[in-house]
Amino acid sequence: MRIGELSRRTGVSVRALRYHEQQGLLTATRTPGGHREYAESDVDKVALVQRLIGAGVPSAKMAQIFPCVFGGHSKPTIEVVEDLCAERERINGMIDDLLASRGILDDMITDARVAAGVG
Amino acid sequence: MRIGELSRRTGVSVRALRYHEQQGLLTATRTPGGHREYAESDVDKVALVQRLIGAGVPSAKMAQIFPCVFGGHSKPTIEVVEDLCAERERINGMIDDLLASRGILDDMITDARVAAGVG
DNA sequence: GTAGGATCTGACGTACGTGTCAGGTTCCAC
DNA sequence: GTGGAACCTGACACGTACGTCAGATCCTAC
Repeated sequence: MRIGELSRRTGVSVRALRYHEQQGLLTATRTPGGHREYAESDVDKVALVQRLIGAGVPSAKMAQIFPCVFGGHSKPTIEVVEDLCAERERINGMIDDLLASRGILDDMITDARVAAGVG
Repeated sequence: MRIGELSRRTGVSVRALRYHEQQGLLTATRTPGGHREYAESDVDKVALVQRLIGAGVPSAKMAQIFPCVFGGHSKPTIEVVEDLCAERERINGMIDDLLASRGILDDMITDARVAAGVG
């Protein structure tokens, strides 16, 4: 499929898809005229990329990791495994942070409700 | 205390503290010469601000919310309560995203460990 | 073969939170 | 009263993940 369809099917902008390719997160074959051609599996891959970006995983790190995890041709080094673990730890920290933030918001909402006189 | 000490005690850069003030998230009295003077309670407030920023709450939203929650002088409107709830929902979404991302990373790590031959 | 929609590259703009530098003022200890 | 550390404002720079526009090329249906 071409980039417009991939965009529609993933909800990710054309610009973002090209950006992902530029960062090495996504590859496409080209038509003789130079237009990108994507595989069906790229739909899921884009969803994965968006999820990880949403989680704050920098695309440079992803680019480092993806060839190992997907292609499987380049053997993952111990460093890659360590990078993955470090990212997981970072995400664990973010989850803790968010849980704490949610707690704070809960308190704020309770207080604000009382102050505003809203049931 | 002054900005340098607040910075040391919170681990937040002087630049960031001034930025927070500029965004209306932090207030300080001034010495006759114009230097900022902070209260003890600002240490906790800065920690809170950092937590919420880390959670992706935009500072404009915080600035809108803080006078109501802290000062207590301006009555929180129903809109503020709704904003708070919306932020909580957004944070819930982020938590879900991060949990999913962590799951993905877990799988990647397992696979990579096997492929790399690491115990 | 041609109209027009889809796509291409390249470049500049944006938002957020912050780093960093410049040039000047204030504070405090001696 | 003076030297040096701490502070001030203002401005420009950065990184990330895009948005957006320009000008050109491609693809497809008629």
